[in-house]
Amino acid sequence: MLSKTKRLLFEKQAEIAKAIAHPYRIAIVNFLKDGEQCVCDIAQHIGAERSNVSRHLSVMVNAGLLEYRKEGLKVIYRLKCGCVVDFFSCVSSVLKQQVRDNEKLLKVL
Amino acid sequence: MLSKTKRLLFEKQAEIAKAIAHPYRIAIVNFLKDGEQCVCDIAQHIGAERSNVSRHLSVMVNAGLLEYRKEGLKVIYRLKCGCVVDFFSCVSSVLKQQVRDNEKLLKVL
DNA sequence: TTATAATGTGAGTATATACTCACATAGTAA
DNA sequence: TTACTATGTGAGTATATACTCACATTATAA
Repeated sequence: MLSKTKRLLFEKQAEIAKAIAHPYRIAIVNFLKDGEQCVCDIAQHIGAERSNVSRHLSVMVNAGLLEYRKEGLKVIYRLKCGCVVDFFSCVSSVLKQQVRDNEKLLKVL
Repeated sequence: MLSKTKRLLFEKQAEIAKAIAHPYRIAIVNFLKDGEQCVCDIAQHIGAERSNVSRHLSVMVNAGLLEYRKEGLKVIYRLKCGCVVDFFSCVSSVLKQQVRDNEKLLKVL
């Protein structure tokens, strides 16, 4: 059986994973990899409502993935941790495997 | 603006991230890192209903994270990709940063 | 001051996810 | 055959998440 500490750790980890687990949020992370951006430009880039983007951003800030600074009217967000790359390397491996599996299937047909 | 291809990619990536983003599922992945296990033992280990565990497992199979084989009555699940480690190295970095931030806060008080 | 722009948030709704219980299925063993 | 075990799944409910609209706030510029 799992210890209380382990349970707590897994809950924390799940929170962080959830904070990445949305197409828009992944798009945002990818956009911010190239440098900080304001809400306005992020919304324009991913093609979503500004109020919606604002909420997605706050989810990621709460999870510790992003941080921001204010500059006049604008609020500028940036990645807090370059480590997100590791996350994508994991996800990409899974995707590549899926492609390989599909190829196998095709050959059998 | 994002291309259609990018959008599709981010959706796929989000699906995989979602498949990890649950405390039980993270617990399962950690358990399976040490070797394959049947549903029964997984449920016992994480301390959850078997029917619930069964659903979590199928979520991960559909996402391409796990695979299984049948052995008599038992269905035995295993990680399909060791790459999940990369995912945890990302999540751990974020968690460590959170701890560091909290320490800074404490010092100011 | 007034007008404008960028952002965040309350409230309502829609949708998705998690969970439980009861039952169906399939393999095993007597 | 009958009884038992491991697993998966339908159906109902509870909860969480995402989205939109309207509005509040704050900074800037006229």
